[in-house]
This record gives sequence, structure tokens and C-alpha cells, in this order.
Amino acid sequence: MDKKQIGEKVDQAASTGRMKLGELGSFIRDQRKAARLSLRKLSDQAGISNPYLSQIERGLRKPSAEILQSIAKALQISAETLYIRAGILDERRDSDTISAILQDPYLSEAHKRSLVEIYNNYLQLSAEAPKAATVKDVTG
Amino acid sequence: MDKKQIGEKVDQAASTGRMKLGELGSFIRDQRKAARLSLRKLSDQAGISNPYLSQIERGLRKPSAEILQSIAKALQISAETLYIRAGILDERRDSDTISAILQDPYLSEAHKRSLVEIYNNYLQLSAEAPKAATVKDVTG
DNA sequence: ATCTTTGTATAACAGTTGCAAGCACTAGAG
DNA sequence: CTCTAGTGCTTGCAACTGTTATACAAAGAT
Repeated sequence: MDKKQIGEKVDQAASTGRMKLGELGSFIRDQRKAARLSLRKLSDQAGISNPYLSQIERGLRKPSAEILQSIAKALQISAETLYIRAGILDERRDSDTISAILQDPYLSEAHKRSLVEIYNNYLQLSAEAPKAATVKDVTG
Repeated sequence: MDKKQIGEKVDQAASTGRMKLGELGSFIRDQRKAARLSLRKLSDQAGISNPYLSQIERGLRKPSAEILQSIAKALQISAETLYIRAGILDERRDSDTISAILQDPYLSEAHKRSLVEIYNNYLQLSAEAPKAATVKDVTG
């Protein structure tokens, strides 16, 4: 990888970061408008300064998780929604139930397998259900 | 609420915050030691400076979600674990499995109830599991 | 004994986060 | 028309986050 390619990689990473902040900001602004709130109203309710909220919406600043939490609460949406958009949290997979079972910290491997199997049996009894997912499908 | 009570409230909140950072730091140190890693080794693997990791472990600094993510990855634990301890994420994610079962669009109510019951039975067979969660607990 | 590793202290520093004060503009009321 | 209230943004700044470099004491290894 020569210098030109390294330069391109860096530029790409930088603009990707900015895009993420812009998306988050746009999303917050959209939610705010959907809630019929002015920027000042939302900032008051979230307990943050209105210039700062403005900067966040325009993607100029990267707010901490705490600020995101405050905004989410004021918007009456889940904080996780904002965390996901901010890149703090991963997006849940499609096969939530199996995924949740497999990641449960309190289940043994044997119990996990049993639950997955029971779950798949139940799916087969439901005409509207998708094709039964396997453990392999989930772990990829 | 008179001034004395307000003062006590503020003091309590402040010390609660400090306790939270100390808990997080202790947890990270415990995990590090369980993994038989030196502070310098973990900081290298996490890509953060060792004095900073030391300060985090001693509860002197409040790391960003990104730093927590790096530490979690180096410790091979989920970032969510650290987020919860840092107060970024609610512990209600602990009942992910039940929550996922209940929200699964392809399960009938009867099947949901059955799966939850089986899950709770498995929890009771595990000494380390938390107290069995009920459907009511999850839905709030 | 010496040398290495470990965790911590400290200071200086750069960059970032979030705020307060203030500005420019628009819409509506009188 | 003027004035007021509301709106979103600009700017400068303080505090914080995270780094680097250096140093030290204690523990562990040879």
C-alpha cells in the first residue's frame, strides 16, 4: 500500500465519521420536528444548551452517551435508538429470539440449544413463520 | 424540602456518581486479573495509554463509550457489560431473552408463555442466575 | 546482588465537549 | 410602523478526555 492509497484510506475514514454524525443529527432533528418541538424547547427538556443541540443536529459535534440519553428521554424515544445511530451500540439482528437466547449470560450451552430447538418447533407450528433458523444462521 | 435536605440530596448524587466510576473501574480490574493480563498488556491490546487505564481502574476518570468498547474488546467481554456498569445502558437488557421472546412476531401468546416458563426453569437450575424474571417485570 | 516488570504519579499538552453570551432573522401583536 | 417573542446559529471559553514522556517504588525474576 503506497502513500496515495494510505491517504485515500484516511480520507475515507474521516468522511465516514462525519457522515455518521450527520445521520445522527438529521435523525434527531427529524424526531424533534415530528414531535413539533422547537430547538429551544427540546434543549430545555433535555437539559442541554440550545446552541449545543443545534451543533449536534448539524453534525458538528459528537455528543456523549449521556447527552444522547437526555435527548432520547426528552424525545420520548429509547436511548438505544440513538446509541445505534451514533455507533455506540450494535443493531439487533433479525433473528432476535435465537440471538438473545444464545447471548444470554445465565444459560448453559445445553439449555441454549434446548430452547432454540423448542423455539424452532413452535415456529414450525405457525403457518406464518419464516423457515426455521439454525444456530449457524445466527452466528454467521 | 428545606436546604438541609437538598444538600443531602446533592451530596448523595455526587457520591453515587463516584461510586459508579469506582465500580466500573473495579470491574475492569477484576476482569483484567481474571484474564491474567498486566495493566500494560491490556492497555496495549485495547489501544489506550497505560496511565489512563490505571486512572480508569481507580475510578479517577470517566471514559467515553469508545474507550469502553476498546477495553471490552480487549477483555473479550461484551461492550454492553461495561456500558451497563458505566450507567450508559439500562440493566433491563438483562431480560433480553424474555423480552425477545415476547416481542417475537411469529410466536403465539401461548408459545411465548411456554418459552418464558421453560427459560425461567432453566434459570432456577443455574446457581449464578438472577432471580427469575416474570412477564410483568419485563413489560414494566 | 542486578535487572525487569508492574502499577502509579505527575506534568504538559492537544483536542474535544458542552456552555453562556450574544447575534441575526422571522412572525406576530399592538 | 415599532416592539416583542421565538427561532436557530456564532463565538469564545472552561472543563474534561486521553496522550506522551518521565520518574519512582515495589515486586518478581535471574
